[in-house]
Amino acid sequence: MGRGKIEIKKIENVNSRQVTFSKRRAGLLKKAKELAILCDAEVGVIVFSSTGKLYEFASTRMEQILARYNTNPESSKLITMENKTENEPQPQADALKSEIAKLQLVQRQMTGKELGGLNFQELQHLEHQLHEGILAVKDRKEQVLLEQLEKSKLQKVVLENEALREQVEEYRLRLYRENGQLGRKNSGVCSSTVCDCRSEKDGNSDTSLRLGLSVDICHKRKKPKTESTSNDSETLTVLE
Amino acid sequence: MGRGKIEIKKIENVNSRQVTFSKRRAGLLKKAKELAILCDAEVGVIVFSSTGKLYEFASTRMEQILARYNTNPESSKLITMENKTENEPQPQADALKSEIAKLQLVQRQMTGKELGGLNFQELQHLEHQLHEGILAVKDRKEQVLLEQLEKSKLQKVVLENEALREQVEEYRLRLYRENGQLGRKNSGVCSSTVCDCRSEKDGNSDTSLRLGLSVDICHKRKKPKTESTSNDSETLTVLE
DNA sequence: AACTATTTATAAGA
DNA sequence: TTCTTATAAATAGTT
Repeated sequence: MGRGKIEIKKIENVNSRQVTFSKRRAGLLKKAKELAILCDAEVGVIVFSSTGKLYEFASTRMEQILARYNTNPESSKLITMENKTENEPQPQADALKSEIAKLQLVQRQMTGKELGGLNFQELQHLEHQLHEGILAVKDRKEQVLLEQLEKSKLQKVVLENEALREQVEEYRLRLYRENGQLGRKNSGVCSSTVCDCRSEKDGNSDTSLRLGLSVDICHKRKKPKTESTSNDSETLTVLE
Repeated sequence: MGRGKIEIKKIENVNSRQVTFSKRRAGLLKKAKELAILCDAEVGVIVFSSTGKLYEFASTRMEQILARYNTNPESSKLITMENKTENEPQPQADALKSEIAKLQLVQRQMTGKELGGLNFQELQHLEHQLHEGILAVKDRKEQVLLEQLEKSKLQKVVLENEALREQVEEYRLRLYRENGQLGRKNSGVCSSTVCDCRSEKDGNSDTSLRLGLSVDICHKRKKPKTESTSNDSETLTVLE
């Protein structure tokens, strides 16, 4: 469907392959979505470009789809449960190992090692990535400092508050001693004011702390969106 | 694409939904296959009909695709390996998975994601690490470019060499024709001279060539000049 | 299942 | 990359 008919075989020209990939990938994902909607089907599509970049579509959570797939007897999964444990040299383990090796290589490259295998364009991309990383880290650093500052400010205020309160109490007592009942009026006003402060904020040394934490949490969760759908896995990843 | 346009929403008529599902499912899987072949991509498609039947396409082993997906830091989900039935939960696989999860986390952090769990000092360290990485990448980029330059320079010189040799031969022949035996002596000298010249100076045109290249380099480097502060990346990026 | 009239997707080119 | 356009493909509704 284009200016000319094409044969379905690997496109050798790298550039036009890339262009075709973009177009057809978009088309595929669109079709997948339409199928899911029109026919009320559960659809998952995973695409890795020849350069390794991942694209995906999932009509519901991909995890759910994969889980359903893995437990489906019709799935093309060949490995049956008859593993004699020792016999099978688990292909899964092999896959995992090679994945680890890949990740480790990337990591080494990100720290400037083993760059020999990369061409100029790839190096350029890597540099860009690192640069982005640095910017994000700087932002985060700033945020951390601001939070700390805010916290220490609050603490100061709270401490000051305590001191003032003691002072007030002291004065109140002194007045009470010196003037007997007269001090009452003053003390009443003061006391109530102080109390208000406390009730709102006394839970406060605690509240302030909680506020700080909340902010923190918000940041951590920014990425893993906050949908009603319970999602433990995402939370778990933050672990470590 | 049919007799009429349709809205993309669930088809209520069960029968036509079933028909459409069959047609579009076939279309989707075909498209997936074409994408994989044309663009040398790794593609996996999983479809569950509304009645629960499974259909799939995988350009390579589905397991492999899912494993790759599960270990991809870009994937929308994180580490959820297929649980091989309720069999032995291989301890080795678990260890590998957690290793992968760790690597993925580090990788995400190095690209500026999920920095929430790091304190200031750790952020500082990360920034430093990234900085080191960038420097190394810049170095490598420069080296790659220099190598390329050297290569192209050599090629040019070699080509020019050819041209010169032809020229010499031409002159030699002409002299030979005009002066008879006399040309011979010259030719001998010339020939040897040519070699010497090249390495020294007759290479007039040769020298100019080299100068030309040097100048070229200068030009390329001049543009980004701006400040004295060395910044190789900018210089280099102009190339290629 | 087949058959078309149409809509979509997309190959090529700008 | 994005847009445009001619043409190939997919497919909605029909037979």
